[in-house]
Amino acid sequence: MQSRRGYHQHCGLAKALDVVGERWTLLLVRDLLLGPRRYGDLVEALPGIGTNLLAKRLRELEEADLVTKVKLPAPVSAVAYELTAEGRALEPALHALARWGGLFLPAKPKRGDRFDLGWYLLSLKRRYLPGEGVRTALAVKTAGRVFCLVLGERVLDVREGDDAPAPLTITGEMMPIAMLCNGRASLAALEREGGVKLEGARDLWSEIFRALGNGSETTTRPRPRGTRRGTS
Amino acid sequence: MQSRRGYHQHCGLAKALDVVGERWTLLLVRDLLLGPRRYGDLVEALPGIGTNLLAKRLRELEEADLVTKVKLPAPVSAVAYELTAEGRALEPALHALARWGGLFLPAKPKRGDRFDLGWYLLSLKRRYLPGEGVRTALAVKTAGRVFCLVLGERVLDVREGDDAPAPLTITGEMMPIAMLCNGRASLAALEREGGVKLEGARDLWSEIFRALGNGSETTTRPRPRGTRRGTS
DNA sequence: CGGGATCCCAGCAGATACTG
DNA sequence: CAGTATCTGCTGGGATCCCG
Repeated sequence: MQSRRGYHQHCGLAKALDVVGERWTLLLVRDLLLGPRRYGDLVEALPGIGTNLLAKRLRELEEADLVTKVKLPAPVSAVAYELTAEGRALEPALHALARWGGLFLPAKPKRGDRFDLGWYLLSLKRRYLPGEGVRTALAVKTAGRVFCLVLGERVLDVREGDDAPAPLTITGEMMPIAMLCNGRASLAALEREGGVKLEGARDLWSEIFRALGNGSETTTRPRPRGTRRGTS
Repeated sequence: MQSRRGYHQHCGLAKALDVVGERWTLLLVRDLLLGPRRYGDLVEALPGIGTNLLAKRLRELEEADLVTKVKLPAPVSAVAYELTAEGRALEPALHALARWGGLFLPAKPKRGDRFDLGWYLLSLKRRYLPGEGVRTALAVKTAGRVFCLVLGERVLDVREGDDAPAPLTITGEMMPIAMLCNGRASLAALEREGGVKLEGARDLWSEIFRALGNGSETTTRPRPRGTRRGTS
């Protein structure tokens, strides 16, 4: 029988792949990092997965205690899937893989490749340069969706659908916003022609732009995997 | 055509999984991190892979320029597979995944799980605590194999079959050596009854033992971010 | 003998249709 | 909306065979 085909190796990597190594699983975790998601959201966010396979993966993730079902609160009385602490603990590994995969990523999406702003905003988390006392927030609105970036003392928090108040709001289409955040397009040009709007405390933008660590990933950092201790 | 089923997403993680997301691939990379390997070595190191699939994966890795064929030098005139720089660049991601998977790893191999000392020694790389001017080396001999750990200024280098001179040599079976390195067994006890032998500059051991970072991985970095909202 | 290729079959993945 | 049922084709596992 040999149920649930696994590697049967006493090795952390093999065990990780036993749990999250199958097709679609890590992409599912990636999308759940933005916050709780409903089944339909996930179907739409993962084109090609097929509804049966999504259900199977969610079941497996639930059994592995990486995901739990939660009831969404007031307006939408539906269930959603949310990462547990163990699931969120995968985030460093996802960032490491994404950083490596980014080496193969063209500047613009190839025709046929889907692009989602949420994926891009997640990638900013690993480029974040805190700076002293930044601690502000940015709301990003695009295609009927809302993202919230909280620039914390140490980490950048990115959520979707989380309507936290933000002093600065950016509105526009997905690609122009991404190009703006990573410095491949200038704010002035996009405001003029690209359909990007800033509302609120615009003077915050230059500091936020810096903190999002533009282009700092071309050079591999000397300490890629933070062994930081001694939290002052 | 839609050849070579991929995710078709403009996302670093998805691209990474397009390249190395299929079954056995990352385990193959892991084993190649110890140095060039011949086909037969890999077949033996990855029980269950099946010769055809190994050949296919190696071909794919070659096409992706993560692996190259090299000719082994003098004594054995055979070909081997070696990671390219791009392939080695996967190492941080493997360590991050392995660290996460290590949370699911029991203290001792479950019956039926294979254990390889090379996998364990690789895991030491992410626990390494350089200390000032350690810069020595340790040879590990077990079951007819030789590993060499070079304790560098910043990183620990681990290779198999690389006969660099080392002032200290440890000989014994795989599990006792692993237990010794991670502090779950004492040197005195293992020398007395466990079949572990130290030869050379034994006084180096205490410093090496410290640098291998015993038990320093229980504390993952504290990232609270538990702000649950909306349950009003 | 190392380094694969070939064949076969079980199980997984993909797409669509259907149901509470 | 949130899945389940079903069908089909493809991938992966295992054994055997081949070729230098």
